[in-house]
Amino acid sequence: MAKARRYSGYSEEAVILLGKQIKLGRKQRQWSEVECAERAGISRATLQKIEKGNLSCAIGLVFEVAFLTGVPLFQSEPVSMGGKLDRVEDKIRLLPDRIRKRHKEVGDDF
Amino acid sequence: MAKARRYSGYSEEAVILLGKQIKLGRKQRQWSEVECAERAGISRATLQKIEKGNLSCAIGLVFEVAFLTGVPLFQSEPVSMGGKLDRVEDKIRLLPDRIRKRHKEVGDDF
DNA sequence: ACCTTATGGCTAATATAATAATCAATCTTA
DNA sequence: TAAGATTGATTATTATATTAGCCATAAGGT
Repeated sequence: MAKARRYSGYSEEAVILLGKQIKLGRKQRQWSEVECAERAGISRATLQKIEKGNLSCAIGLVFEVAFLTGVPLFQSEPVSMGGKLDRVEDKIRLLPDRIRKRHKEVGDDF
Repeated sequence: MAKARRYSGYSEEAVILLGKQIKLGRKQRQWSEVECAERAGISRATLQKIEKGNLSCAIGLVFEVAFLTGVPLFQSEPVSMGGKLDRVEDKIRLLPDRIRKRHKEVGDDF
């Protein structure tokens, strides 16, 4: 392992929140990791890092997935990040842990 | 050169806007590129890419600089990105193109 | 006008992100 | 309960981000 670089808690929280919101948006769209990664043109491994809040992912890839999953970027109020994080986690908990591809098309493309 | 990957205009605009806001914040603090890069613990070359809106910079580095320069992350309304961009550019134009380090301390640290 | 310094651009190195592939565990549907 | 699919995690390989250093240009202070 190499020397891990230091980040502020602010950056860490922001990226983690973003990743959680992406995960939530993906699940709300009922996209599996594979399907979401294909739509974004990235690998499943990278999508997993993004949803986990990995700080070294390319910002373009992260924003691209955020866009596809309907996560709005930027936040006028830099406060209350913790509260938002809790609410997102709550919503994730209400959805199934795994998502299966629907056999009959329901027209969720576009 | 390798095959450049495709990004949505949304992602491109978002990263560019973020970079411009960072540049504005840096100038408002009267930090040169070198000083800002040192504070963030990154190279000047990377800071330049960030301020230019390079999509392949690590999101953690971008957020770190955004934090240091006082740029709020996330935006509740995904609209009006173009208007925001114009306003930021206007503000940049009002400031000097180059910033020289003050010889006498004026206590802007912290 | 001069002198110092910030900025923009480029290069080569090296550090590391992104990928594809695989495996085990577990959840959902039938 | 069985079958099939999703998720989580790890690996080796390839692609590329990050860095340090340099140069030329131009801007600001004196």
